[in-house]
Amino acid sequence: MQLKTPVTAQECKGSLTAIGDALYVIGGKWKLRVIVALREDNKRFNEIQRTVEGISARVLSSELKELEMNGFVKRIVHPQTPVIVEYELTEYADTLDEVLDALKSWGTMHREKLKSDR
Amino acid sequence: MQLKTPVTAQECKGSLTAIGDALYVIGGKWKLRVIVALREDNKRFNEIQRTVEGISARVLSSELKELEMNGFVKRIVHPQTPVIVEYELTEYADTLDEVLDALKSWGTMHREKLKSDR
DNA sequence: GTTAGTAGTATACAAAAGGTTAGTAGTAAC
DNA sequence: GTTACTACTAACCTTTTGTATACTACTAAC
Repeated sequence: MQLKTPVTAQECKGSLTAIGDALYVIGGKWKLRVIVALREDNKRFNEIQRTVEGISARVLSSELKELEMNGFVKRIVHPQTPVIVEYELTEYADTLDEVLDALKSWGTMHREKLKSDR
Repeated sequence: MQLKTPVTAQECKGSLTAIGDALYVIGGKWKLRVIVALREDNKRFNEIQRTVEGISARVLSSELKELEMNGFVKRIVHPQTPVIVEYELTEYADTLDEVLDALKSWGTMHREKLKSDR
């Protein structure tokens, strides 16, 4: 009854490790959303907060720090008065395109499915 | 300096909604890992717990309930003595293949990158 | 001079997620 | 009769995540 290609225990363990590694850096409620917001354009702190609905300044601040630490985001300070800070995606963040696109089309499909189920 | 295709605010908002929808049902630390374990084979409770390292019975139990509620998993009870319960992925869970594959290859790549960075 | 915007941080607290331990009830091996 | 396995669940605790409010220090508009 199942047409799936069989998956060996080895492959399964490898997948689990890989997916664990991925979730370790991009897991959580906000990280991918912040990256999506930055894909639109380089963004300033308050702009990001307005784009990513529901995120508080405190959480956004800590998410940006982690994203910077993991090499997804560059923090650029323009030392004017008042200080302006821009956040820009790095090239490494572009390697997430496939993940983001897959997630986006699945999410779109899923929403359609829920709608038609009602 | 940026070669990315420009993304409009509209598209960005759509992506945020879609990704939000996706994370709502498959977000969190364990859901995708449990699905990966089940991709290997239909699994019994303790088998899953052994495969997905680090998950506790309490958490696995609640994750399976949510996965069942959202249509990713079927719970099959064999009313023998002792009772045997099997968990099987539904066809709908197969729609996650792209997401899982993207996440898996990104995770693999990322691990390689971290290794070579040291 | 009051309000709003710039980019956050500090503090305190609440809620959600996850972990630990122990226990059920039955079977079966040693 | 002690241990281990089956599939969980309840109670409790800790950790993580998130929220709310206030505050900095400076600029610019009304």
